Amino acid sequence: MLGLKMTEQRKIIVKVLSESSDHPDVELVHKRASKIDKRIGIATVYRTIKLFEDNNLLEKHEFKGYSSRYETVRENHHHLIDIRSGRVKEFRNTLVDAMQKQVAKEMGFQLVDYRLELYAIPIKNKRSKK
Amino acid sequence: MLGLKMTEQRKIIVKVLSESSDHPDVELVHKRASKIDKRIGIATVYRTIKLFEDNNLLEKHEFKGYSSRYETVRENHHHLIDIRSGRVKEFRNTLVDAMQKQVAKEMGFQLVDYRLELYAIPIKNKRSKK
DNA sequence: CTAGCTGCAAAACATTTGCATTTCG
DNA sequence: CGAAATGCAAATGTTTTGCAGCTAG
Repeated sequence: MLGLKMTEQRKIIVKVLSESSDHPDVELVHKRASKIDKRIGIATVYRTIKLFEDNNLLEKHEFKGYSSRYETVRENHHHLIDIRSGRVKEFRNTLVDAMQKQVAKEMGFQLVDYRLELYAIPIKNKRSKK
Repeated sequence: MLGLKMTEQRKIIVKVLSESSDHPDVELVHKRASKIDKRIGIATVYRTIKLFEDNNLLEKHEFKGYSSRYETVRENHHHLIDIRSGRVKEFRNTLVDAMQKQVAKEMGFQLVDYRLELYAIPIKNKRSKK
């Protein structure tokens, strides 16, 4: 479309990303891509991911204590990070969404984006697997 | 107290931090400290800030697009970042606070900490300076 | 054919660390 | 005096970039 070439490397990176639901970082994407084709340089992964990010295909997350992690852009949602394992759960809360917009407005600002992340530990709890 | 020495450098860094309400990053703290005494290495600023952070005297913020910024620990509040200027405003919303705890609980987690940041642009608005 | 990509290695940042020296208590 | 702290420079970890060669369209 924009003079973008569908190279072998990009195909592989797209495949890896679309099959990863665990918010991998660049290194992990590179590792997974390499498993498919050994000849992928990490610089290419960085460049491709940045490219996707700039085109709003990927979202970048910088969780406290981790290197930048990515996920394909989807409907608006937030993250709960299990600080024991680094695993990420997603949730949504439209009421909170609305509130933020209002808070900004009251301060004389127009909300462009917002970040909401919960850092938590699992409740050792038994049967209440929800 | 903990075998901590009150060195000349630390005194200066404390002074700079206590007089800064703009969430400066390490480089800026170093710059301000240097203005008071030329002989402060940036490594010392890093070490001192890390030290304060570990002792819960300073809070570290990693706003999108900025290097780590700090502020002295105070009552719980959140940040609205003016993405035009990098300036930070603070606000509080206990209702949202309570909500997050509840969200985590419903997902089977105990909330340890959470991050809420609004990225916004000022409304060019006139007289409603609030 | 050639603009756009790639790999590699070097550069760029931000932050940390080893070490010899200085300083607080 | 001796543990702790400092400055400097080198080492890290992560991400970016210059460049010569490689490919998709």
